[in-house]
This record gives sequence, C-alpha cells and structure tokens, in this order.
Amino acid sequence: MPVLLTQAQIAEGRARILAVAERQAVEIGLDRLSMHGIARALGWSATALYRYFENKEAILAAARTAAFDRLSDRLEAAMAGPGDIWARSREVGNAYVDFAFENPQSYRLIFEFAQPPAAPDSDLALANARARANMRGYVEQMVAEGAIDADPSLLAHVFWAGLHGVVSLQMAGRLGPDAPPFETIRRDMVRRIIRSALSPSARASHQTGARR
Amino acid sequence: MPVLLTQAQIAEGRARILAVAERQAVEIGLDRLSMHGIARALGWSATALYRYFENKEAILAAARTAAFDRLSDRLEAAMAGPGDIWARSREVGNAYVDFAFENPQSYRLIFEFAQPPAAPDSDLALANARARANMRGYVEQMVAEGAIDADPSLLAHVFWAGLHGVVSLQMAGRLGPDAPPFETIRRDMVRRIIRSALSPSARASHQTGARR
DNA sequence: TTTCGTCAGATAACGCCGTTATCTATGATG
DNA sequence: CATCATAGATAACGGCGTTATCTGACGAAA
Repeated sequence: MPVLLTQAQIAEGRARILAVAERQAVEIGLDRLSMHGIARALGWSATALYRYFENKEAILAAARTAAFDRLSDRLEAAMAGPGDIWARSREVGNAYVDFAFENPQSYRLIFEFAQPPAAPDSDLALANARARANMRGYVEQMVAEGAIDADPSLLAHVFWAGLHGVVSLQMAGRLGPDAPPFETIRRDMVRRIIRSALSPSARASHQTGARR
Repeated sequence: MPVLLTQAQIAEGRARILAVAERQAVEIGLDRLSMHGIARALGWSATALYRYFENKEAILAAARTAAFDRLSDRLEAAMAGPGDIWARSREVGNAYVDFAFENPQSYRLIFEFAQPPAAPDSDLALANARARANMRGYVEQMVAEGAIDADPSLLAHVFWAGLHGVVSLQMAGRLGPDAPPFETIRRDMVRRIIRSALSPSARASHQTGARR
C-alpha cells in the first residue's frame, strides 16, 4: 500500500509552514503573504502546501489561532503575576497593549475587519473564546473581590473595546499629529472607566490611595 | 498639436472611476476590487485607468477621501441639528455609528490597519483632518458651554477611540455570542465616560435629569 | 488641404497570485 | 518481486497590477 503521511508528519509539516508564514508576515507584511512565497522559502513547490492545508485561508486561520493563543498566554501570565487585583489587572492591560505593538501583524490578523467566520468548535473558535475569557477574567475577579461594582461581562467589554479602539487607531495611523500621545489617551480612558465603576468601599482606599 | 484631456474631462473621468469603484466595493467587497474589474464595468481597457490615476492605491486614496468627507458631512449635519449640546452630541455619536454600519466598506477603507501614509497636504490628509476636527468639535463645545469639564482634545480622543473600538470589534465579528449586544456596550461606555467628565454644575441638572 | 506631432486609449505582455489537473517516483504490501 | 495509492513536482488556468508598445484621431503648421 501507499506511503501515508503519519499524523506526526502532518503536524510537523503544518508547523513548518506556519513558522514560515509567521516569519514572512512579520518581514514582508500580512498582505504580501503568498502560497508561492511560503513554498519558495521551504524549498517546496507551491502545490505541496495543499497536502497540509486546504487552502490559504486555512493557513491564515491556523496563524490566527496561534496568535490568539500567544495573546492568551501573555494575558494569563500577567493575571498570574504578583500583586493585588489592581496591580495584576494593570499588568493584563499592559500585556494586551505590549502584545499588540510587539506583534502588530498578529494583532492585525486577529482583529482585521474582513474575516471569514470561524467554524464552530474549530481550534480557532476555541482560541478566540479563550482570549475572550481572559479579557473578561480580570474584571470578574475585580468585581468578585469587591474592588469595583458592575456587570462584569459588560464592563469587561467596555474595557476591551476601549483599549482595542486606541490600539487600532494608533496602528492605522489615524491619530494625527495633533492628537494626544497613545499612552495619554489610553491612561485617561482607563482611569475614567475605572472610576465610574469603583465600588463605594474601594472609592476611599483606591481613589485617594492611588494618587498618593 | 495633440488632443489634451481638459481639466474637466480628467475630473469627470476620475469621478466615473470612483463611482464604479465605490459601487463595486459595496457589491463585491473592498478586497475584490480590481483595476481590471473597474475597467470592465466602464467598458474600458484596464490601462485606460492609468490616464486618470497613478495606480490602484491612488484610487483607494481618493475613495478614502470621499468616505472621510461623507462621514464629516454627517457629523456636521448632526452637530448643526436642533436641541441643546447634549442632544446634538448624542446625534453626532449616532451619526458616527450609523455611518459605520450603513457603509461598512467605507468605514473599513478609512480605518483599515494597513494604510500607506497620506501625503502631507493631500486631499486625503485634509479630509482626514476635517473628520478629526469634527470628532473633536462637539466635545469642545460641551466644554465651552460648561456641560463637562476636561481637556477637550483628550476627552474627544477617548470618546472616539472608545466608539471606534466597539464598532470595529462588532464589524470584525469579534464580539462573540456571549458578549452583550453592541448597543449595550456602546451605551454603557459612553455613559461611563460622560459621567466621569460631568462638570459640577452639570452633575446636578444632567445626571439626575437625564434619567427621568 | 495635406502633413505632422502628440497624446488617449487599446492591445500585448510581464511576473505574480491562488488553485487545479496531471504526471512521476516511492516504498509498503501482496 | 510486482502492484498501486500516494507525496510531491510540473504545467497550466484565469485573474491580478502594471508597463511597453501600438494605433488612431485630432489641432497646428505647411
């Protein structure tokens, strides 16, 4: 009978393709990524890629999945760090922003406007859900610990959307030269939202305590 | 001597090309827009387009400019409407969101991540500046009228980024099925930011007055 | 009125893209 | 050792953005 690719070989092939794709996305930009180019870098023919991925979109979906997971890793690491919930939440925010600007191609890949919907229960959908859970988790904990008082899911999405808004305006170069710097906008936004949700008990200790 | 295109003919040619480009962007999506396709719709050869625009990117830049101007028109109309500054500011926000979801391709065109920088003093740069001014203007007026108290530019950018964040998450389909609806997130975000900036005098009249 | 120069626009072509059809060589199984 | 399904190469398709080249039409000059 034939010589079948083992599961391990398939996995390795996919991993090699993804590695090249991610490197090229960084080097030449997401939109210049091409099947021919990836194959060239591997010393393969372009058609060989189709033994490992159904088409280009499948490669992008896998790269998106990996990007989601890397983002989640960083958010979870920040959340698992030292300090009280205030400090850790701040670190989660920093991790998000750092990820975005250290990996703009990954951030773009994840949040690009035109995206084919992910198949339900696909790896991509799961990675997306994990990232969303991480974007919610720290807010839920703040509410659970009584630091702030709000509908956790709603407030989490407000935080997330706000952060994503500044990040993506900055990335798209839509903050003109007359605009305040990115970090100023971000800090002011977060400060306003936080204060709007401070629990009565936290209001005394945090609000005054945080500003010496 | 030769038969030169008059300024008017050039302007008309550019207008026809743009009209087709914008229609096709709506019909088939921004990324399927092509020089060949635009020319086909015009009954021209693809190369004829190069008599009117330097290249495809120039067409996109012109379309971006037009999109910016349409957005500005709507923002200005909302700002010029009836009612006090609270009502008009609310309408500016509605105009922004309505524009985004009624013209997703235009919104995408404007706020897409990867954008070649606009040439300084180009029509595009001017249209961009006009739109940014409109995103600032209503906040400046609120501050001027004493309704709220903040650095106008900073607060305007916080509002804008927040709104853009919810809009673009929604457009990219990144708000999962477990997320609160778009309008809920938007309203909550705007409410929180507004309250954080209410001037002491407005706090009494607005905060209580606005909730019956 | 004929010639001529110049430019608008068409045709052809280039190299790239994503993808499919077809071929070839391989190596485990009978 | 012969067979045969398959991995991967080669070739090809239609489409892309863009450039080179050709063609034809018109205003100025003769």
